[in-house]
Amino acid sequence: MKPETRKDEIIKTAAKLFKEKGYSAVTMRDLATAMGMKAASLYNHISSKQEILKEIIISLAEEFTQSMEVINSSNASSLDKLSQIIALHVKITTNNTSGMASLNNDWMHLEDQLAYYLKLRNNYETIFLNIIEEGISASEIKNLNPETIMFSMLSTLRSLYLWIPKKEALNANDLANSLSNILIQGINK
Amino acid sequence: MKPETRKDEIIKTAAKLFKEKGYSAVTMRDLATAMGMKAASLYNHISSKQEILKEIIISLAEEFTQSMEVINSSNASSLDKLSQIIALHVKITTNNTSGMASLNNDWMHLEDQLAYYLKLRNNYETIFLNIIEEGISASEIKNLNPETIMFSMLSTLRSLYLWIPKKEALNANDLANSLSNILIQGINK
DNA sequence: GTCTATAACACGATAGAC
DNA sequence: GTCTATCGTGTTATAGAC
Repeated sequence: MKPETRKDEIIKTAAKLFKEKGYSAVTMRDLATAMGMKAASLYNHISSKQEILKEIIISLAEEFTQSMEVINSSNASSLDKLSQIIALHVKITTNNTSGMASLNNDWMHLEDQLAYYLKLRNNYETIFLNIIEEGISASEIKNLNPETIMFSMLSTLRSLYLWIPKKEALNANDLANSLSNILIQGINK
Repeated sequence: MKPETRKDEIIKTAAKLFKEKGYSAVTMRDLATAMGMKAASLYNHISSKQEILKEIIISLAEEFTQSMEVINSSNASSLDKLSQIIALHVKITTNNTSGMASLNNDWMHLEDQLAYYLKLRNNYETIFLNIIEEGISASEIKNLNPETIMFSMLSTLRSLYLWIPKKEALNANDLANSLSNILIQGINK
């Protein structure tokens, strides 16, 4: 394990603050106070506020894209792949709740990396949609609008960061299983 | 129909901008430019930036709470009530997509009205949860964790503002029906 | 009702001492 | 590596002319 650098600490603290108020509403003075230092001292570790946002978002987006490609390239059934995607979101969100808030809510404040982020997100959603469409073709999944299905699933998965912190009791496996059940089987008895 | 005042126009334009960048990142100069005037002129119609946010969010939150109480006080089945809640979200979001973005993402920037907003939201979620619990007791709904069910449904409903603008083709009724189907019946064939 | 001008302050970031 | 001091700019909001 590599030890956590001061830069990592700053990024982690920043993500927590961004989660509460959003990137734009958090000042470098806020961040410095939370770190127990003065704002000017932050710049010995990071080059700009923008760099912090980039570090938080791009690493997560790359992790999602990479894992999605692994899941998709297996020969599991479409429903299995969807369950794996659900487990992926639960795992990443459990490990980095604050970062997921920034990924969801502050991506539009990326400057240099905005186009790259959008490319990754688009790629992710394209694969997701393909999996659903293949499931429909294979008669595993109901013949409903694939985009509506994806929207519904992704909405829930992208909101996990709001909810996981309130439910520490549940472990990641149980949660992934419950969600697979609800999202795939429905709630009607 | 009451004619749209200049103040209404400003609030509507502000909501659009808040949707794109968030409350904190939108300046009064941005808003003025979008309105075709200078920032100082805005203050002839509104008293502060904060007032604009309050108008957007509180009116929507009150509309949700009021409608939720009507739905809950009927003697419909729990599943029927859930379908009505879904239709409610689709209707309100269709009529005010931008406002829904602020309701979801900028409520924490409310100042004087924050406690009131939280009270309304809490009340809404309590009723929602009761309906699900009653449905489980009545064996209409699967015996899964009620909070997980609510979380999953609410995540989708609260994300509608992101998705409805891209799908103008679908009308509100069709969308509400599709979503009821997916969220209640599941996607497994 | 819109404008120009500006007050009063907060912002991100840098310079240079220690 | 952290500090104090500060630069240059952007921020909400007001004053007062038209």
